[in-house]
Amino acid sequence: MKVKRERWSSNFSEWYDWVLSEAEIYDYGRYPVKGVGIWRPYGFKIREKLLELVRRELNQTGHEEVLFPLLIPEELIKKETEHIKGFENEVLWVTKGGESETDTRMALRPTSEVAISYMESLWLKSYKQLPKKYYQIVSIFRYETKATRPLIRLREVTTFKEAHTIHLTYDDAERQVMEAVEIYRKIFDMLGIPYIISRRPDWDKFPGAEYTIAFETLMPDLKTLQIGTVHHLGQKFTKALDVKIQAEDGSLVYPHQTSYGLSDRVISALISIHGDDHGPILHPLIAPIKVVIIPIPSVNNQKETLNIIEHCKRVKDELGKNDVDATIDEDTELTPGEKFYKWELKGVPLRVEIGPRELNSNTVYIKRRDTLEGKSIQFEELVVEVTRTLTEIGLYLKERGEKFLKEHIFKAENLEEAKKALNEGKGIVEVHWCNDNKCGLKLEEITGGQVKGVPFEKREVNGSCVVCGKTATNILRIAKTY
RNA sequence: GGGUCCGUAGUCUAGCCAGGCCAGGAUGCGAGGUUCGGGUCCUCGUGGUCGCGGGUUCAAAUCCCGCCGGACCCA
Repeated sequence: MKVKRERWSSNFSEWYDWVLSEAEIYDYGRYPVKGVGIWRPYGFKIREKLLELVRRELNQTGHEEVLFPLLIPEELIKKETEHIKGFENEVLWVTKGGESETDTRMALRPTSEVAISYMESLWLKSYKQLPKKYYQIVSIFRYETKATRPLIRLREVTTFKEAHTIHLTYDDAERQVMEAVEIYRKIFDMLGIPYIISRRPDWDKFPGAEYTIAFETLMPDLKTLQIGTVHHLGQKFTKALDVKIQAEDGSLVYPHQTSYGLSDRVISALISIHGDDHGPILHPLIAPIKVVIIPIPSVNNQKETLNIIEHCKRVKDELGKNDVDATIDEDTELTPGEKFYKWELKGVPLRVEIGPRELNSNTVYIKRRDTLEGKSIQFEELVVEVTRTLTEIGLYLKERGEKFLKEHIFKAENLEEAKKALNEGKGIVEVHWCNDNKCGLKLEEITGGQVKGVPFEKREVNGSCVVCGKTATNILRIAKTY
């Protein structure tokens, strides 16, 4: 029995809302404020698992967690003009305390570069203190005016994992950009989320940044979703906020910074990419429940049914002792069939079924959520088999995800082809480009897609720009985008 | 930035264009029975400020205006 991916792919928008709501992950659209949602207990646990993983990776690479205030005073946020211009229309302001005006207007942070730079100007005096790598996990606010989507386009992004680093030289900051890209690669690889990495075009980089590197994945409806960004900030913020460091030769210099972040979108990607018509398939690394045990009651034999429950408990304990989170669905109202659907919708990666057959042969029946393949194993093999199967599920999801992305990258030779590919939903389109911004913008205009940038990895280029026909120096990616 | 559509019970939805009957159904929930290895079936019961505010009318879920919220399309 193989689950279809029809609804998942052809009616993704509906599928996505259905999963978040029915699997009790995230309640969206009912709380009476636009663009905000509620993490329900099950979703909160998924989020927590992801945060553990991200924290571990950041801590291991020398990042230190901090927590900055939510409020940024107007004078501060206005110090970097290019930056504030980029956010101007999206900043939420706190202007009143009770009925009276506050003495200074305060922004709900849209991001924390200026706040952190300001404090760095007080903390950091010597080159000996550099580099520094901070991060925090916080809510950020943007007053989105267009259509909001749960976990994808929000007014409150609840799980922004933003890192901010500071370095003596441009090159050391650039080295940090590379490290950040590697960290994010590792995180997405672990979670089996497929991605492409692009250097954003100048007109679409982070406001105030020298350049921006972005991670993108492809959703089931073939729209790209930006799931991580890394910015080289150069000296923009250190100059604007007067962060000066004494160098080895005694001179005062402005250090260089980077910032990089992951948002709630990682979770939306995780849920969406590993899904099928029965719901999401949670990657074993972030599944709050790795194994659900479904007792199959005996027909007309109360005592045997009790023994079956006992057998279930032995299985749960045995798994628990080996660090595999398992739960038994002891509900007596639902039939086993209903429970199968319910837990598939919750995305639990592995199911154990225990009925009279298993009880009497001292076996357990295990069934994978991803392929719905099942098999009977001896009780003694339980831990080994379950652990191995969970690993296999992770690998399967990753492979399937990568295949899906690879199949939806289309190389177009000319404008017509590019436009057609985009409108026929082929996914991400790559074209030859002369490196002139004008041609990039024109490409957007003609094809109706959005330029995502040039591949981060060096590519051999052999062709001519699809817009102006001059010799191409690079590849440009274009796609329909969230 | 421009446009289109939608909001009815916890959830989904019919009714709206063409105003008038107790706002109909499905699902969920509760009780009882039957079943339980892929959504069993039956009976009974429960559930509604028709998004909010105003207007037109003898009469508004239905028509008009404003607001709030949600979805989609185009640039």
